[in-house]
Amino acid sequence: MDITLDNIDLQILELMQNNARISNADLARELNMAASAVLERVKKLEQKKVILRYNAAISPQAVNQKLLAFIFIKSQEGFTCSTNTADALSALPEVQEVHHIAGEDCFLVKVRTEDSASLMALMRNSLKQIPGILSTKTTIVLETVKEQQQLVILKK
Amino acid sequence: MDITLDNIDLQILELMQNNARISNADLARELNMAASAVLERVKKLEQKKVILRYNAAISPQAVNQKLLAFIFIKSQEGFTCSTNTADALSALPEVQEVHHIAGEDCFLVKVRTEDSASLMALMRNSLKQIPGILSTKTTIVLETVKEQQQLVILKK
DNA sequence: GGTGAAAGGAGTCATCC
DNA sequence: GGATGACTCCTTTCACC
Repeated sequence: MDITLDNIDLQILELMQNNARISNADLARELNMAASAVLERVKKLEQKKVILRYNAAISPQAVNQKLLAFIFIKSQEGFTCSTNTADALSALPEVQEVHHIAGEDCFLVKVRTEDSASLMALMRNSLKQIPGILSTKTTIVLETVKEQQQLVILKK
Repeated sequence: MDITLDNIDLQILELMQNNARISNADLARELNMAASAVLERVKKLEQKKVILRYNAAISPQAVNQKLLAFIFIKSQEGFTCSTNTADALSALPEVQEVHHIAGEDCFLVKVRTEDSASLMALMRNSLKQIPGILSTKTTIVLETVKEQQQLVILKK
């Protein structure tokens, strides 16, 4: 399935990435199109996995997830990092991101927990049981100034 | 305004963080409540900034944002990092995250660009013009295995 | 791909509990 | 806080272009 996007698609993406709960009727009005045509485009964007999901961004503090950390993880396989290690890390709900990175460290993992005690518990219990992990280097976030996942959408 | 959340609120958050486009009527059915009561709770969660926004997660590849990098930035102010530097970094649309971190580096920044050439352009043009930046250390992401912002919501 | 009509469903609000 | 009912508007499908 090809994923060629025209400017109307890009406009839809721009509107929805900033307000996923916009009504289809409002989308149609913004684009000066019939609601049915817009609905079909949105469905196709979902099918083509251009739109991956719709999320409500929740304040981590409000649900008591006060600690954010980035952990650099060296894994046994060296440069050709283990898929198994990555999958085991990804399976943890506290782990929001797992990136395979260039350089001497193998993975960069973003983790959110209640507090430093629960981060320690996670590292002692869950992390230490994943085979192939050689070492970890943890960076604690003191304050988050910006956090969003909106992409720069370049029109054609 | 207090932000005490009961289990119904937490259920709403859990449902909406995985599907921000769920209809209010469907939410009400899941919770066995009247639609009007659920609507009022959702509005309060928005007012109280427990729900920060609703996002459509877009595939970065689909909109040609193929490069992801994390940049560690040391700023002049040392441990009491400059708010100005953080704000200048946050103002860049390619910058998705700005975290003030513990340790010798001052900020950790998550950046998405089209390719390595546009990352270099960003660093040469935008970054180098921000006063107070002493040095940068860039980590390029080769592959992203997991990327989500869903939080672990602990029921009471 | 897009339009427009039509039916069923959802959003919203005043009112009552 | 939550439920009900009523009105309006939206969603979704389908025939047609």
